[in-house]
Amino acid sequence: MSSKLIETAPGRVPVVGLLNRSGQLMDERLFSDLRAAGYPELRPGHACVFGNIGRGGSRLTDIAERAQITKQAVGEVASELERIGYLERIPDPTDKRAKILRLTKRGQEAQDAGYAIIQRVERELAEAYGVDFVNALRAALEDYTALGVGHAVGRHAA
Amino acid sequence: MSSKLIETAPGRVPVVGLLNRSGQLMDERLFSDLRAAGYPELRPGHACVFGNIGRGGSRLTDIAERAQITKQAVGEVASELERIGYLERIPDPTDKRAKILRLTKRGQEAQDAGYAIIQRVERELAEAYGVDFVNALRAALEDYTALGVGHAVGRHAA
DNA sequence: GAAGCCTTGTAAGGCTGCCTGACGAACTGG
DNA sequence: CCAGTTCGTCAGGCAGCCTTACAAGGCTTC
Repeated sequence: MSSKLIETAPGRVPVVGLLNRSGQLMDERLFSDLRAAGYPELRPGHACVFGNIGRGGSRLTDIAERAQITKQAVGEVASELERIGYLERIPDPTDKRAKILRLTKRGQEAQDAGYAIIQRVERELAEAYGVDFVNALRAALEDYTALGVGHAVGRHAA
Repeated sequence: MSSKLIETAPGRVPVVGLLNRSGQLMDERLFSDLRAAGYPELRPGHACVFGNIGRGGSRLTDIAERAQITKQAVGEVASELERIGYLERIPDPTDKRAKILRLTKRGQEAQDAGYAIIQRVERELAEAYGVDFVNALRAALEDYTALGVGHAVGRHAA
């Protein structure tokens, strides 16, 4: 979405648009800070890997499933992260088809930096809107997204 | 973003990821319902017009500015909406360069249907999480996005 | 242990949703 | 009337995702 000023009723800006825009703003903040912290090559598209890879590495398939995108999409991101030195593909000893994606040292540093920025941003949110509100927000959105993935809030109509 | 399960601290799923995912889910819900309501051609990309066009029509430039995207992007969407009968371009009598984009009858019906769906979704949110919470959410996000657009929460670093 | 089916990752190609650059036509101020 | 600006468009490009198709390897069953 991209709605900004339109109101469905007096004083009511659609929550959809607000969610999307604020998410986008926070993304920009995150990657802007990440650039400033010395990771200028990282783009939002890389987040599906950084956000869904396990400590000791994960299979591409697992990352794809957690990120809810296709294996091909993850594979492309992984190849680029590999190319720029953030990730390595090591063969899975237990399955010769599979490769384990694992962050390199630089990759882990970037991930840590990302989480540090996220925590800073969330502290700012807590200062601005109250800790309780932010916690309630997180809880509500966790619930909503969990519902959406699982037994449907209203999608899955197609 | 696309984070789903990762936590920055025990029990803390990043708000960024939650915002983005819930926005996406609500988008899907919206356009799924819109399809079901008889507007199958409408895609999320069209929202920048539907969400930022005035009652009597608006100039492409104004829509672009409100949606915070380029005129070219809006122009493309407008052309498609025109082609499928949701929009018309009428010459601006006060400026021969400009054209006023105005929803056709069908376009307005679609817009109304969209807002009806949004209201329904928000009613559901209010039932699930409480009216007060939804209002607080809207207020906070309005504030956050307004800050982001105007005097910067943290972006504009690039 | 071979046949048939499922999974893992990849290759190829396509679409959407944006962007930048360049432009002609029209408006505006001096 | 001329310079500079603004309106919309054309052309081209790129990111981020998808679908289809496939080879290589694993799993089951007899």
